[in-house]
Amino acid sequence: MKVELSRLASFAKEQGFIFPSSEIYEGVGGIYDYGPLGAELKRRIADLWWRAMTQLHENIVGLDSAILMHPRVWEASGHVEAFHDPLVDNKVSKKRYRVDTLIEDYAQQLEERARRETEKKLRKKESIIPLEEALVRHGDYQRAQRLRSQLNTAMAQKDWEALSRLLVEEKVPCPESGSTEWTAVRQFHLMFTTQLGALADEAQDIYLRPETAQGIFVDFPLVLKTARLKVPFGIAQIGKAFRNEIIARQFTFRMREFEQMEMQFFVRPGSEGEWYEYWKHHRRRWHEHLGLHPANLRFKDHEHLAHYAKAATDIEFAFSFGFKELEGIHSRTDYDLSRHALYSGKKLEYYDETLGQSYVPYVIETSVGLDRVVLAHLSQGYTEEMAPTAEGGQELRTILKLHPLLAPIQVAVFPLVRKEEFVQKARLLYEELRYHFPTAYEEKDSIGRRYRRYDAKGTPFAITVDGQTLEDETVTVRDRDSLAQIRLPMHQVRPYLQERLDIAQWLRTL
RNA sequence: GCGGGAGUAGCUCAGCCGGUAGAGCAUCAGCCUUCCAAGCUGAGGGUCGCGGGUUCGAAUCCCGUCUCCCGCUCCA
Repeated sequence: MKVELSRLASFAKEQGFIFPSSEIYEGVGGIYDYGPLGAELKRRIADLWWRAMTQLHENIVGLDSAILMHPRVWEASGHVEAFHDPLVDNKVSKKRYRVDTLIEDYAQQLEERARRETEKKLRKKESIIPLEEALVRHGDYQRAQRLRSQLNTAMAQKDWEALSRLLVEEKVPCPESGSTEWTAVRQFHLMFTTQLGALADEAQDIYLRPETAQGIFVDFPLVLKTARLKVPFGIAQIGKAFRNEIIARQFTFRMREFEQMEMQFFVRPGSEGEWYEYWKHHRRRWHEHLGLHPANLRFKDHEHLAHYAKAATDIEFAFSFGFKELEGIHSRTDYDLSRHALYSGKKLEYYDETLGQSYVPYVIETSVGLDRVVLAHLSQGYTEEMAPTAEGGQELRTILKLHPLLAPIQVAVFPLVRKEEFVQKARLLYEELRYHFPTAYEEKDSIGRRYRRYDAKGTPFAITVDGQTLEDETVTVRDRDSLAQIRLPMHQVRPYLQERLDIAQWLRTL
């Protein structure tokens, strides 16, 4: 039973995990804010990723590069070229095409047809007129030429209206449906632009990065030099990225402003295969050990590889709307570093002492969407189940079953009832525990209500001070998922919790 | 982008044969309460998504628009 996205969104809003951005102004599509609990959850996930990468691998270092970078970076990376294309949708087939390739392909078809027909005709007539000469008189050939010249003119002038007219006037059909009903041609900019420089007339267009990876590639020589690294080594970075998605959908799954956790691992050419396998499995293990169920995860190898990639796989999670990408692991060859070497004119090579030669390292990339990991944990953790009531009946209980290390509030301390002696003891315990764990104290409402309230926040441990505490200094520790309680001496509570909320121990399992 | 559904209190929703808004939960104050969303008293909180139209009067009828959700489509 998968929780519906709409239910999850309202739960996340109600509990303070995720809010729609600028809600009092009607919101902004595809942008969300993290509330008090969401901010905690998100930073815990980020922290465990950071530790798993940098702390656990002596050859991986961190980086925090700026969102704004030199515009040439995005020319080198291919983003400028790849994402400024005019697009059009066919109304019948619902397919979306790049207008230039659509028209070019159609022109090509027309020309081929004209050529075939003309050849046939000439052969039949046993004519001695040269093919090229006869061809120019063929209507389809003329149309093809006309299409091309108008396409080139419109593209050069970025005149999308002219392209729209061209599609209609020349009745360019959809390759899929044959339909000639098109939406207006529109240019989509994947990248957000802003201006560098305070004075408008001196300002230069600059992009908000669409991925954090390029900061790593661009800083490659500086990191290499200052961190005294030897191949193989990695650079890890967590940061915001921005994509002007045409349609932002599925809650926080596809956002226009989002956070990536990327690690680029630089290896000797020829060894990329084994490192690709290593990172594939290491990264999947990380997700599993944070509590994502193996059955909810799968690898999905890319069938069509990007031009720079040698191999690529996604780690997918079973969201309510299907298995979707959480993380990509890509074998990117030396494409990025070579491109930046070309565009910058700088050498981006590594001198390998053991080989006695220089080379451009190959790169294995692990790139995970932090927001998607948050969403995965909320999706999987959100649970509604029947629980016993005080009267002996059954009632629906809402629990957020997060891994204890991810819980925004890890411990809650309650006096069983709001009685001065209980309150004093409970406050004492709270004051001690807060130095070690994110801890909450609550005395309002009945104990049952308080338990349920913290179940919904994902708090794994609830400590209660009761009558017996006054006699023998013991308290109860309640487990969120099983509802089971154990009784511990007060002074043992901290070590008990520390054992269960120990990051070092968790890291050892990776 | 297309099709369907929905926007009323923080959340879930009722009210919609037109007469200027209600419930439960949540929040706050207090009482009561010895282990799983108990009870009582009181309080705060709403431009009924937005704009326009019809009307003496619109949450309710009409038009437009925005946003969200679901499906399809798209996604370096």
